[in-house]
This record gives sequence, structure tokens and C-alpha cells, in this order.
Amino acid sequence: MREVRIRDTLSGAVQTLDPDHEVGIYACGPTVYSRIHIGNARPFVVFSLFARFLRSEGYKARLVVNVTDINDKIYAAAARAGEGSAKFAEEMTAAYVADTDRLGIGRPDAEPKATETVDGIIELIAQLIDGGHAYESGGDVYFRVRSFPGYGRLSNRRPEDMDQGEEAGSAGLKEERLDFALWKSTKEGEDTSWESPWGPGRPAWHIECSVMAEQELGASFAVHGGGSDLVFPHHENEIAQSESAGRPFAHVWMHNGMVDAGGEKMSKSEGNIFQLSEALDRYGREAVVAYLISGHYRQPLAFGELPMEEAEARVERLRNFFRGHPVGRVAGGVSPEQQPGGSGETPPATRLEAFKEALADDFNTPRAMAEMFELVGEANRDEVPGAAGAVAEMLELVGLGTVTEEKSVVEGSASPPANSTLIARAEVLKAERDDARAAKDFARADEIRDELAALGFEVRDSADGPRLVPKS
RNA sequence: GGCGCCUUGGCGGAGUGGCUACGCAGCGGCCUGCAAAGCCGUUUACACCGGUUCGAUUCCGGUAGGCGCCUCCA
Repeated sequence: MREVRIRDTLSGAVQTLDPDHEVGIYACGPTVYSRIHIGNARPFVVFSLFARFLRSEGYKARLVVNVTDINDKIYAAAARAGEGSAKFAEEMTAAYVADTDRLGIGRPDAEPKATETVDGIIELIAQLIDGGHAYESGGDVYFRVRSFPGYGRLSNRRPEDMDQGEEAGSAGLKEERLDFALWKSTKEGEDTSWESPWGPGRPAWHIECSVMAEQELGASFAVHGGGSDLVFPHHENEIAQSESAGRPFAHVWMHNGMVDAGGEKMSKSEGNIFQLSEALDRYGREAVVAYLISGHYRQPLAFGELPMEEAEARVERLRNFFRGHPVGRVAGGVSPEQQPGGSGETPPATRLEAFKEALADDFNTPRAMAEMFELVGEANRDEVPGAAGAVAEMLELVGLGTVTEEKSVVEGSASPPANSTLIARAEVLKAERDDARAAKDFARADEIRDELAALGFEVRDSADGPRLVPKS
């Protein structure tokens, strides 16, 4: 178990995770009013892989990614779609789960929903009112920002400089402009509503996360994550709500940078989005994951055709490496003779160590990947015992374990029978080509190569003889 | 206007007070029947101006440009 350090937004310093306690991670998930885009996928991938890394180091990690399924925009989008908002939110939640499932990096340990947390939300709001931190006004409830002295610490702002904006219908109801809603009374056209001590209504934004985090991880947990655009007001408000109620909140705040398109942040409201499902269709899951870990999580990441093609090319280089250096696989992992290291200072052990150390150092995935490619290069030059096993272990850690496997020729790889039929046909052609080459009939051999290409195969004549490889 | 971040070779993207990041692309070469894969090589890379230092891309100050948040947003 190595020391894992994370840059903390709140203190600005690098914080070391406590190895003696469970590392609870709460990462803000999507508000389900539309399909998620590549940018939304970044925190999902980053925090999933971070939790995976912690477990591999022997930490007890628990990852919670919520789904916010009560929101003004959901009402609006449902109305546009001509659907009830509850049904609409359910459909979008299912789409979100399906889209992120396709990333192939597993699910979070818990995925609480706002709609299933309303009781706890009402309880917290009541407690805040009792403590003088919140007040009811016209059926709404607002948080009294002036009552919380620590307000502004996370985003490093003074309350005077801030503005929560005028939420719809809140005109004249707030004591101060920077107060924010905890509970909103049911408005015209809203088709979901919950009973509360303040009348029928529904939770406002922010409060659900305070409650879900505590319900899943306890009153004090290790890491709170999310996109950097949530620092203010969302996370600032979460802190205010929880801590005002005497409930200690997160120790470390970990924020990922934005994915930008054409130099601008990718955002649903900007309309410059590229859906995750579309990216997966077009480039494949491995390229999408490889792309998302290609930059440090805190930095902005440029999205576009070129970065995605480069990610594809990196994956292909790795796949070629495994074509020449098969990993002996046994159930559940890498076979013993392929185990890296063991005897200390071997190149694979050193690279694997550097790879993990990079991840332990503020989850520096690009530095880690550089170590991986160093090892790949070394092993491509000369035989390096254990290299394939070490690279396989690295890939597994970043959710790219499948790169060690040959890919399917058939589109989508969802059809194993079609795939094997195709392979059988290709093998016949390959044998014909071998004969032609033996007879020095290169014209015929090249002709067959074209036929194989049409089937989706590339022929590579190596020292070990010709070999069929699915075209990239 | 306030707060914060960024500016690295053709592109993406790490990092460091003095040592090749890495990947992609192009070009040249090796290998190959031809290819592919792989390997080798590839012309002052660190926005600009000062300062600190034996030495700065790397620390400090300033200039220019870009981005994010300050309203919903991963």
C-alpha cells in the first residue's frame, strides 16, 4: 500500500489519504435531462479508475456517484418530449447507465437518486431551520448564507462578491440575494411533488448531494469529487448545508477539468456537445477511455477528431504489442510465469512501480501511460521477460485490460458466430495465399491479400509466418 | 470587475533548477517479394520582458494571449 496524494481544492495543498480508514468517494453524477456527453463521462471514468487504483493498493474504497433526477430542466425537457417528468427521468437514467456501462469499467458501489432521498432531505432541511440556518418563505425554504461563516472558503470568494441568481419564482422570497433554495413549492406545470412540513414541493439543487453523501458514506468521508464547474455554487452550498447542521463533510475536494470542444467548454447549454454514445460508436470504448486518461484529470482536455484518432492509434500500438507478446492468461489474471517483477529490479517491475507511483501522485495518468509506453518500446526492441504481464497489469488498472485480447472482426463484436464464420473463410484464403507465395506467384498472393482486406483482415508476414490481424 | 488556471517541439500532452517524458503525424533508413507490424534517425520545444542563481522551460515580478467559475452545467 503506497501513500496516495491528491491536490485538494479546499486547502490548495496536496493531501495524503488516510490508509487506516475506508476511503469514501462521493462524485457528483449527472442531472438526467438528456443523454450524457463526453465531458460528463470524464468524472465517471476518473473516479471509477481512481477507486480501482486505491483498491489495488489495498485501500478499502467505496465510490458513490449520484443521479440527480429532480430538477427544473427535467420538467422542461419532459414537457418538450411530451412525457411525464418521472418517466422521462427514469428513461434518461437508464440511458445514462447504459451509456456508462459501455465504457466497460464497472459501476460505482452506490448510485443513489434524489427521488429516493427525499425523506432525508426533508429531515436535514428541518434541522437547518431549527438551527436558524434556513427559513421558510412562501412555501419555499432558503438557506441563510450569512449564518455560515465558512461560506466561500472552497471557491475562495467573499460572500459580497457572490450571487446565487434569481431562481424562478423566488423573487421577493429571499432575505438576501445570495441565499439559495433548499426546497421549492410545487409550481404550475410540475408533475412530481412531495409532501413536506412546508407544503407540497420538491428538493432544490444542492441539498440532495449533502444527504446522499452522508447516507452512503457517513457524516465524514475522504473525498468529494466532481467537475470543476461545480465548485461554485454547488459544492460550496453542499458544505454550507452539511456543516451548518453539525455534520462534518468531505476531507478532500478533488475536481476534474473540463472537456472542451474547439477551445470552449463542452456544455449542454452551449450546445457544442458530443454524446458519449456517439463517441463509443465511432471510436470504440478503448479509445474513449484512453482519450479520457490522456491528460491529467485536473487540466482541461481538448476534444476533437484528432485527439480521438490519436487515442485509437495508441490503443492499436498496444494491441500490436500483445500480438507479438502474448500474455499467458489464467482465470482471473495473469499467469505466474508472466508475473512482473518478483525478483526486484527487472525492467518490468521498475516500470510497473513507476506507473503506480505516478497514479499515487495526484493520479497522474499521462505520466503513468508514458511509463507503460516506455516498457512497450523496450520490449519491442529486445525480449524483456515479464513485460507483457506488467503492461497487462497496468492496462487493467486504467480500465483497458481488454486491449490484451484480439479484437473481433465483426462490427460491434456482438456476434461470435458470424465472427468465427468469417475467420474460417479468411483462414482458407490465407492458406491459398501461402501456396501462392511458396510458388512465387506474388500477383496472386497480393490479390488474395486484397480479398482478405475486404473481409476485414490484414495479413502480416512475420518471422513466424503470415498472420491474420483484424484491420484497425 | 472578483477568484482561479493555463501558454511546452507540426499536433496532443507530462515534467524538472543542470540529465531522452510519452503518444500521434510527416520525412529518411533498416527489415520485407511487396506491404504491414516493429526498430533506428529526424533540423536551437518550453509565449514575451526583467530578476534571483554558477546555471531557469522549471523559482520571483511584470507584459501579452487563452480558458474556467462568478446564472444552469461533469
